[in-house]
Amino acid sequence: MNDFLTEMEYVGLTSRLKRLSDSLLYSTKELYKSEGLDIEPNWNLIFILLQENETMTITEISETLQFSHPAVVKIINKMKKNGHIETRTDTKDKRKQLLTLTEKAHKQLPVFEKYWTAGRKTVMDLLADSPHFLEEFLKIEEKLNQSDYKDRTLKNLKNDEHSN
Amino acid sequence: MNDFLTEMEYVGLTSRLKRLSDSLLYSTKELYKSEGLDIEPNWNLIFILLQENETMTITEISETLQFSHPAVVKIINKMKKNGHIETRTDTKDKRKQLLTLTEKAHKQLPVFEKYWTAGRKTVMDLLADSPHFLEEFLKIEEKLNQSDYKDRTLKNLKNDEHSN
DNA sequence: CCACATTAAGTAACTGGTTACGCAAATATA
DNA sequence: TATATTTGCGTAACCAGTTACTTAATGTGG
Repeated sequence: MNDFLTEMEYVGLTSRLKRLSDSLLYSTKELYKSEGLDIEPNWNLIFILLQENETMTITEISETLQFSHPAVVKIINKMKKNGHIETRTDTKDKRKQLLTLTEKAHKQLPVFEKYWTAGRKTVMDLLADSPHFLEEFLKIEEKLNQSDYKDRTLKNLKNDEHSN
Repeated sequence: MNDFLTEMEYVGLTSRLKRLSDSLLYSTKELYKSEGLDIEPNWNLIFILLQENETMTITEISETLQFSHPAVVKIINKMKKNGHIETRTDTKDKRKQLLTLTEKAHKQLPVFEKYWTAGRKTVMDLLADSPHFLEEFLKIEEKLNQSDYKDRTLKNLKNDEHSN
């Protein structure tokens, strides 16, 4: 294979994460497009959430997914335009938009689910020879949750200065 | 922690990869900004390549990093604007732009390197409790290199149909 | 030697994220 | 009860990537 970023070890990892994440994203979009499906990556998550909960608000979804709320707004707007989601204003709290799946969405779900199941299978296959991956990936996320890349790096810098 | 995407297991992984990759990216940018450094994420890779090779072309870099060539064009344009890179046209092949580090770049390198070393340390720390991570991550990349997400998922779909 | 194919690099339009800001509604406080 | 704070969500501007297209230079086969 002989990949430069891999040879860089720790230095190349963040770029490899981006590269992998992008490649999955674009490949998923291409899949849906080539199959003529009117959905996009991440929509499966919204579908799952709105099946579980009937109605949710933008803020609830953004907290659940740990995405910024403008990101969720964008996704939801697209899903509304495609007729998969409808909104109504909460009568008790007029700031809140209550989101629900439309009839159309429920009708199309079985078809979508075939693709999502196949995609899930793909990820399983990709991870088949990597039995520690999910567990170790979680550890990294948890570490970064406690102290992010910037803070950790600044601390390393300071320690390094002191040791001179 | 109780993270929805984590609970989704295989289904949530691609979004978690994006989330992690983004968080590292933005945190790195913030680090450079807060320290008043006039560099951006990924530039370290270009610096390393141009120290090793003296001159390279856009295409060579994009092949080495496995980024699309427009991505490299954008990075290089920024580095040129910041005075870190200069270009001259190859006399043998006037399509090629030969890239080299400027005097200014060489002068600032030692400062940058302090930060890059600290960042490398951060990644090492993040991976400290995940001894199989790099190895298993590579396996995933290699699998996707042989057949991408779309093709694998389409194949899974077909198999599934046949088994019914 | 000329027509055609390939290659290098630049540009445009788009994508899914982000932060920063603003506004209106709800809540807390003096 | 009036005022200050917080909350929900929408919008703008940005960011680092992508694909698709263009142009110019080079390489190649009849």
